[in-house]
This record gives sequence, C-alpha cells and structure tokens, in this order.
Amino acid sequence: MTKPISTKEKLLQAGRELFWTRGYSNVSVRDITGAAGVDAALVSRYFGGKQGLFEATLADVPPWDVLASDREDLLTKAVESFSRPYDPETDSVNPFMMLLVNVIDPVMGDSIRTFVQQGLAAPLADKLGGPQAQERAAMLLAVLFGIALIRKNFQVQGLAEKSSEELCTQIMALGKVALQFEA
Amino acid sequence: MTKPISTKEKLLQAGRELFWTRGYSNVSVRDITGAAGVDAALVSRYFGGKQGLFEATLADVPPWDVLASDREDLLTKAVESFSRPYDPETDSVNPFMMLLVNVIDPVMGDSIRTFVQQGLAAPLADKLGGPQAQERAAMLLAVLFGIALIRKNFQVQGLAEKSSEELCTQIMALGKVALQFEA
DNA sequence: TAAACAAGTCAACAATCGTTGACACCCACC
DNA sequence: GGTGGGTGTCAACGATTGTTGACTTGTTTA
Repeated sequence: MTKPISTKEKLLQAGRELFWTRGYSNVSVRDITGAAGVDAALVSRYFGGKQGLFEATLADVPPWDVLASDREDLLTKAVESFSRPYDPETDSVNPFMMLLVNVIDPVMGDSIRTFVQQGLAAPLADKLGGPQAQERAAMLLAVLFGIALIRKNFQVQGLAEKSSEELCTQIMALGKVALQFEA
Repeated sequence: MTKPISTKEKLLQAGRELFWTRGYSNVSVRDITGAAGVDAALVSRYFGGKQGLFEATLADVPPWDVLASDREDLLTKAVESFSRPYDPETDSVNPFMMLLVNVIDPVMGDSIRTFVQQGLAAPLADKLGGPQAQERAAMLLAVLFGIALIRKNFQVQGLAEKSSEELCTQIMALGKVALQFEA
C-alpha cells in the first residue's frame, strides 16, 4: 500500500533527521547516505553536494502557522508551536530546534540567521504592530527560544522533565511581559 | 616590562578565544597553534590532546560571582553578568556564550550540560530557596540565555543593536516574572 | 534491433583532521 | 666535561572528509 519512496526523498528525510538534530558540520555525507541506505555519491548527483542537500531541507519548511493566526490567540499558538513540529505530517524534528542547533555552524550560520530574521522576527513584528514592534517580537522569541534551550539542550532539571502543558501558563505569563516592551 | 608568556599560557589563551567563540568541533588544533604562533605538536605534549586543552579552558573558569552575592541584588547582577565576562581580567569571551556555542557539540556537549546543571542551575536554585526553587532558577536562566541567543547568535533587530543598559529594565521585568513560578 | 537516457555502484582523489616519534637545542646539575 | 630533563621543530602516520569520473545496469525511445 505504501508507495515506494524515491532515492531523492530518502536523502531528504535522512538529511532532515540528522542535520536538524546534530547540526550541519557534525553530520557527514556518509552518515546520511548510510541512514538512507544509498550510495554516498548520490548526494552530489541529486543536490550538487552536501550544502545543496541541507538547503533543500531548509527550503521545504512550511511557513510558521502562527503568522497566519488571529492576533488574540497568537501567544497561545506561538507557545504551542515551540513544542511540536511545524508540520506534524512531514517534520519529525521541531524546526525551531534545527535553528538552535545550526545557528552556531561556521558554514550554515548565516543562512540560519537570515532565516530567523526574515522568516520569523520580521513578519512577527509586522503582525504585532504598534510601538516598538521589533523589540517586542524579539523579546517574545527570546523567551520561547530560551525555554526550549534550557529544556532540550541544557536539560536543566525543573523544566526539562516537565510536559509542555504543565509549563504553558508560566510561559504565557513570560510571553505577555515580553510583549509589553517599554523603552 | 610585560613578562614573557609561556607556551602553555599562549595555547590556553588562543584556545579560549577560538573554542569559546566557534565551538569545539569547529576549531582545529592547527587553528589554535597558528593563532598562538607555536607548533601543532605542543597541544598533545602539554595537554594530552585537543580534548585536554578544551577541558583546561573549562577548568579555570572562576565560579559565577552571582552565586556569592546578596539575595536582594541577585537579579541585577545576574542580568549584568550575561553581558560581560566572568572575570574581565582574563576572560575575553563571555563564558555564557561559550556554553551556548558548545552545548551542541557531539564531543563536548555532555561536559557543557553537566557544567550548566551542576555549576549554574543547581547552586542558583539553592541560593533562591523557597518553593519550586529548581523551576524558578531554570526559568531565570531561560530568560537570560534566550535574550543572549537572540542578540548575539540570531542577531535579531530590536535587541541585537541595543546596549545592555537600554535593555536592563526590560530584562529585569522578565526575570522577576521568571522567579515567580507557580505550579 | 539499436541508440539514448536515467539510476546506481564502485574506486579513488586531494584535503584536512588529531596525534606520534625522532631529532636538535639549551640550561642546570653531578 | 658530561648528563639528563625540559622545550621546540619537523615529517609523517592513519583516519575521515566531500567530491568526482568511469562503469554497469535497466528502461525507454527511434
């Protein structure tokens, strides 16, 4: 019943899984082709190289659904989106985690930075509107990324072991303050 | 007048500078010895290898001074400490940035995690005391690390171009909420 | 049937990585 | 004078990296 997966798609899936969790420079082409069960030369054939495969995994990330939601429940949805994939159908890894992991990378860091600036911060500021929209948007992202960092990367007790539902109200309180920027 | 710097100290300085800003796996031994102006073999001689040099840069980080301050101005000092080195005399790079950059690393990530858990989160929770000290400590760290991440790594407009003084009151407001965790 | 084309396999490449051992140098100490 | 330990230099090692080109295979097209 399940239709056969093309080699190109296999590489994309394995690339997402590994690049997004370990970081671009910490994953070799042979790691990916090994996981996908195909030959190492096919990355260069289909994507022009390792870099091309990574950019392909970046390109098919759907836009942040929070940017299309109502202004009222924006905060609720923003908080929730940081604990689940963009698109639960295709993304096995939360794309925000991918941004956290790859922003350090010496090769791909710049791409990640512009992705966050132009794909998250700027449109979020547009949607917020009002005075100091940029600052408030950045503050909200700081809270959301910070909590994700402490939970998933640093694995600090007190947050790491708690479910997203348990933390929701507390994160919402922080988010509200973040959106009340005053110069 | 300035007394000569030993080769071991040269390596430590170059190691701090490069490891702490680019990340352990993104820096080669030859990068460091090139910056220090010494031979590449001396890293293995003096520190037993690349890993030993990194751990040496970790070992001489002085304890977080916030943990020794009064409870009243704890928040003020915590906020300030994230925008300056631990020890301005010796640390050219902010050690919190070092933690952000290296927690991703496949080799050194575990060391960084335990450093944060046992060297920052746990003693901070002890100092805070009271109900849910762990949760409140973790939340405060999340706010501080999140803002540092948005400013320095993602370089999001709205926060990145602002000075620490401009942001102090806003970060303090977030910190206060973070310390008021309610289950 | 023959030609054309896509798909996949395999070996090998140049470059870079961390590390090692042999060697030379110098200064203190018996 | 000789001797040993600390210090630095150099070449080379095996491993891993991303990438390439030649080759075989299988299907489609003229």
